This record gives sequence, C-alpha cells and structure tokens, in this order.
Amino acid sequence: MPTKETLKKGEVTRLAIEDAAFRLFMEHGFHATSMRQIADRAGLALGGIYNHFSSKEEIFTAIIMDKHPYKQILPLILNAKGDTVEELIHNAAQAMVSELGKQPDFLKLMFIEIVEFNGEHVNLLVREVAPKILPVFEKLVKVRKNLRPFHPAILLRSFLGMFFSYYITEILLSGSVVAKLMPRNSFEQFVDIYLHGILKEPA
Amino acid sequence: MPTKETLKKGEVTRLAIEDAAFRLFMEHGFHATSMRQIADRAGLALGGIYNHFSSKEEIFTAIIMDKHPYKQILPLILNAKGDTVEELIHNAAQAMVSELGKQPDFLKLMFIEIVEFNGEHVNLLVREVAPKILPVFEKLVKVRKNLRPFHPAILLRSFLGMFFSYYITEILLSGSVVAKLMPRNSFEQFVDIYLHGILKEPA
DNA sequence: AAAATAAAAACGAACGTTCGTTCATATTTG
DNA sequence: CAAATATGAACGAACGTTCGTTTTTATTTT
Repeated sequence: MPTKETLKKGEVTRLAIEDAAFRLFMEHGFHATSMRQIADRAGLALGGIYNHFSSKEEIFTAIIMDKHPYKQILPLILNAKGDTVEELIHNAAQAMVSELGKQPDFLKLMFIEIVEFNGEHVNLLVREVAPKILPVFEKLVKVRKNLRPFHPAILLRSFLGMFFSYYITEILLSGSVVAKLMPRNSFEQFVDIYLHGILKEPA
Repeated sequence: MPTKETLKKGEVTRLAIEDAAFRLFMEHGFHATSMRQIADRAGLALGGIYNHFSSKEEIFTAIIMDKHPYKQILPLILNAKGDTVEELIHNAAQAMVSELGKQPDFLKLMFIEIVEFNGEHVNLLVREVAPKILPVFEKLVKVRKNLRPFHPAILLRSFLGMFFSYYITEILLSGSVVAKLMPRNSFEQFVDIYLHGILKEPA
C-alpha cells in the first residue's frame, strides 16, 4: 500500500522530523530544543535523525526553506485586485493574513533567526523578496489618485510593519488587561487605521 | 577614594555582570550564552556570579527590569502636551522615539522574550504598565472630538505597534533596496500614517 | 590611626546532568 | 540480498550550579 503521494519511507520520516523540530523550535527556540526531544516527538530513536540530517542546524535550515510562506504570499500580493486603494490594500492584507493564518508561526521563525542566528538568512530573503513587492507600491502611487503622497518604500514598510505590529502586540499583550479589552475584529481595525488613520478629519 | 556614586563593591560587580550578560544575550540569545562567558566578560570567576544572582534566569529578569526604558518613557507619554490630537500623539511619539533611540537594543530583548520565554516576563511588565497608559487613551477618546470611534485598547496597541513596526522593518530591511530608497524623516511619516492613514479622502 | 573581627565577595575545582554526535548492530525496505 | 533505515548505548564536551576555601571589604574595638 503506497502513501497517497507515493513517498519513500525515508521521505516520510524526514518530514516527520522536520515537523516535530519546527513545532519544538516554535515553543522553545532553537538552542533550548534538544535532539532527544525532536526524536521523541518525531517517533524515532535519537540516532535515527542522523540518517536524514547531518546536524541540528541543518534541520533548522531545511525548515526555513520549506516552511517559509513567502512563496505562497508573494503572488497573493502581486495579484490582489480592487477598484479603489481601500479594496486593493484590504484584499492584499486579507489574503496575506489568511495565508499567515495558516502558518502564523512563520513570524516567530523570523524572530528565532534574529535572536539566535543574527538574522543571516532573513537579510538574504528580504533582498530577494523586496524588489518584487516594491514595484507594486510604486505602481500604486502612480495609478491611484486618492493616495497621499508617500514614498513607495514607506508604504511597503508600513504595510509589512502592520503585520509585525499586530503579531508582536498579540504575543506581548496576551493575558494582560489590554488583551481582555481587545475587540474581536482587531486586525480589521489595524488595516482600517493603516488606511484612514485614527483621526476623523483629513489633514 | 569613593566611587562617584559611592557604590559598594558588590553593587559594582553586580552591574558589571548585568551589563556583560546583557551584551551577550543581545549577541547570541539567552540559551546560547553560558555563565562562563558572562563571568569572563564581567571579569570575575564563574562561582562569583552566584554571590549576586541565584540563577542565570534571574540575571535575565534583572536585565528586563533594569534595562527596559519604560520608566523613562512612561512619564513622557503621561506628560505629553498638545492642543490637538495630532500634536499630542506627535509629541508623545517623538518623546518615545528619542528615548528608544538611546536604547535600541531593548527591542531585541523583547524578541528574546518572545522566542525563548514565550513572553513570560514581559507579561508581568505589561500588566504593570498597561493600566497606567490605558487611561491616557481612554481620556483621549472621551475628550477629543475629532477621533474616530476606536476602542482605547486598539489605539494603545496600534500606537505601540507603530514603534515595533518601525524598528523591526528597520532591522529587517537594513541594507536592502528598500532601505536605500527610504526617506530621511521616515518615522515622522509612520506617525503621519498612524494619524491620518495612507488615503487622501476620509472614510 | 591601628588592630581586630565579622561579613561580603572572589575563587576555581568538582558535581551531576544534559547536550550533539557517533557507532556497532539490528531490522526493514526495495 | 544489498541498501537504507532504526536502534540505543556510549562518548567527550559543555552546561548550570554547588562547595570549601581564600581574599577582600566594611565595621568595630582599641
């Protein structure tokens, strides 16, 4: 009986290891996760890991490459539709959030990179991705009339920042008084503030 | 010859340990930093640390409490003046940014918290600080007429998020194409977007 | 001032544990 | 029946912490 994707046995355990390691890294970070924990959760013996990965760090590298959702997210932003800027930004943010929602931990992966590896891979990643997204905001500035005259780089950066800001405050404020007061649709309101600001009157 | 602040010898080494640990944590994170490294950089023997701290984690906790600039920042926000909401937010943000500028590493401290401690220590901090800042935004909602009807918690969270967003993208995008395009007064524009949004027309 | 004394701090070897990795061996797979 | 994979004991290194001891500091007594 072959697997539904006809994976070899080795591929299956390799993915099991990756998945177990990914979840453990999310919980405790890289250095606080042991190979024994990974082996346990992946359901194989300690030594068995080394039939599939030559070191602990190689597992992390594989995760960075495989689990990072930018390949799914990038086309969503590039293809976002909308007659008005509101619709466009809203749809792009919506698509991005729903994709991030499937893998919300990817941001934490970035933080692990920053904290435990000084962001070596992230810089490379950004340098690869940024030139692809930037034109979207440049076009936005040119085409849309009701957009205030911000530099495209600022628009991109604050767009990305909106997600980081949302996610970080989500973690940091969880369990606090602020979190208890937080309305349900709080991300919607983040997008709203990004679009319209907190003030009633325009500048 | 007494020290300029007449500190006891013990206080001096305690601070030396804290400072050495702080810098090492910034470089490698918490778990990848060893007590021996801390002792070396602080210039004392391994065992000596335990005359001042009862565990490695206690050093981290002390750092969170001592190095966190909220003690300097909180009064700046509480005392921010302004006849309009624009002025008020602008002045508060300005004061906060200039204070954060003096200790930019504190954000990395927050990342270590998120990655290696799941925000345990920060929760305590937030629970202490939030009840003090929240009323500022509650009052803002009540008193100022030109404010859109957001929940105070949302206003606070997106206000804080503005800084995280600014600094994270600063770190992540540094050296990239985006950074080269970035205007000088980019933080000013973050505040601007927070206040007025990216659109010309109001909702 | 000087000497005596108790408290604080510094020291570094040693402890028990856990770490990542290796290895000889057994089992499963194609 | 070879090749791939699984096993868990074993290895040396490194970890956080403890301990008995020595040295330094601060205070009190001469």
